[in-house]
Amino acid sequence: MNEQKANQDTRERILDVAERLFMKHGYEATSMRLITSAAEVNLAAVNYHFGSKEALLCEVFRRRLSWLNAERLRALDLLEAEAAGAPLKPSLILEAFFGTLLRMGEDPDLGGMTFLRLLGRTLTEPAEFIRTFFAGEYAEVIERYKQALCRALPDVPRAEIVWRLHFMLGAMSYAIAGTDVIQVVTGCEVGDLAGEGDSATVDDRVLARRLAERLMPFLLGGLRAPLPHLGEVPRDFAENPTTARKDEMALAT
Amino acid sequence: MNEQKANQDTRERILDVAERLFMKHGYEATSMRLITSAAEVNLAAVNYHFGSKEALLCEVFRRRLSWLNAERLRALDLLEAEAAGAPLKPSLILEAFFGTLLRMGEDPDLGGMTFLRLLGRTLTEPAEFIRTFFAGEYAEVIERYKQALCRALPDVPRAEIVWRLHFMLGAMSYAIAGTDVIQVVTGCEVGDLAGEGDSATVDDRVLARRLAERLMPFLLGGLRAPLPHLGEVPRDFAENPTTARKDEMALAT
DNA sequence: CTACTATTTAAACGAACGTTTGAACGATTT
DNA sequence: AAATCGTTCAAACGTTCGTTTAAATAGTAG
Repeated sequence: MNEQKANQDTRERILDVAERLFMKHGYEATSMRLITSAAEVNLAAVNYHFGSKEALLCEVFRRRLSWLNAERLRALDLLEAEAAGAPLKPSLILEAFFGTLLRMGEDPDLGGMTFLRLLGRTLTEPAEFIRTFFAGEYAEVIERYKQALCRALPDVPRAEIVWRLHFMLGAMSYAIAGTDVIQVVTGCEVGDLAGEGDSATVDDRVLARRLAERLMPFLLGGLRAPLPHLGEVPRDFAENPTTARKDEMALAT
Repeated sequence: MNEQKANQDTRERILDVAERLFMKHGYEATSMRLITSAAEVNLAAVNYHFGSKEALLCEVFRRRLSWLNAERLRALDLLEAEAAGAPLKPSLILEAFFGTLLRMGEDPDLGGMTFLRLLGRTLTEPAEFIRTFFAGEYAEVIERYKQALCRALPDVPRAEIVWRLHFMLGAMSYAIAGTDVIQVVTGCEVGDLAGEGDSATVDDRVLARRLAERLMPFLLGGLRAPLPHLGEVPRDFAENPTTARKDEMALAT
């Protein structure tokens, strides 16, 4: 028992510490020695348990994202079952997608705001192995929610919905990252920046709640904003068949 | 002539290359040797001309941001002069703030989409020297626009405007970063990812235009969304009559 | 030409990086 | 008791990092 428990402890202690340090310093700026010394394990433990530093980062995310995206799919399944074939209200779709994530920020067992901040900061990392990993983790859930939004907003062109899903993800990602210049300029008026205080878990729960309360109306307002009137219509984006082809491609999968 | 031109060439060649490589790989993952070899200058040239790697990154941004934020202030001054004391329309404020930036993406002389992508990816960097630098560069322009928005939306609590400015900045930052999982999942449906193709400058102009056309309505819709009804009223946002102002909020422009 | 300043150059600095190694450890099984 | 397995450990691997140095190379002015 002690043997297996010790293994679990080492693995999870590394994951917890890595999650926090990757959030605080970023992936590249966080050394293996910093992680292992903070986790009080041997330097070789990471390579033994995870294989490499890259694999460690992926495992840090897999631990949270597999649960998150499964929960998102479950929530969407539930909504669609209740709707019995009818299109869903956009607000319910956004609540299922963004609310599920934001609620993780209130639960330290699910990573809390530490994970949310890490996610927001890592989503814009240009490293290819990270992008490839995220693409795989998000493929199904993005496709499902895109379809749901298209059904919910039948009068909005599919390409426009993709753009707005893009913008909504950005507003959320940036907000949870918590590195905003506004926060720095205004002295953390919105909420505490990523700190290392001991009472951070308590404040984080309040912050996560407030963030969700403010963000959801904003996202819904943006999603349902009037469609843009396109100035000079680009030649490859008029009502020509190429756009329809792209849309069908997005519909597939 | 050759002498001064050579100096200018070295400095600017380093800045141009650094801008592109920092965008492509991120700050930490871009080594001095990668920069100097790509710029065809000696390894010591960066430390000679800029002092350090950190100072180089700051100079890469200062070159663009000083122009951008000065232009933003000039645009706001112009709007306020025209209004002659009356509150500005939110759409004009957003156009001045975000439109000025997005138009840089169409002009390669101002950095083009390369700089926009770099900016979007760096705004979520946790390194303190970056955050401090951005705070200084943005302090004045953020304060001015915040005041303008507060005057434009007198019925909206100031804290709520700060939140939404925060969200708008996030949607834009993430969109220009161009590392979105949606793009990866859907095969770059929205726009080309950060590539290194030779014809990137032409496509980038189209991309910047489209991005602006789609983003501005989204931001405006989010800014003017109905105020949230707060679940359990936080202590610093209680007893406010703002929940009754949902309709006015949506009506304002 | 000479003296001076600015820039470029090759070479090296010490430090830190991610990873690997082979022995040692501890508990379970044979 | 001996063997086996999963895990931990100290130590070292070779590489790369940002930075520094001092000599060499212009270009300008006296």
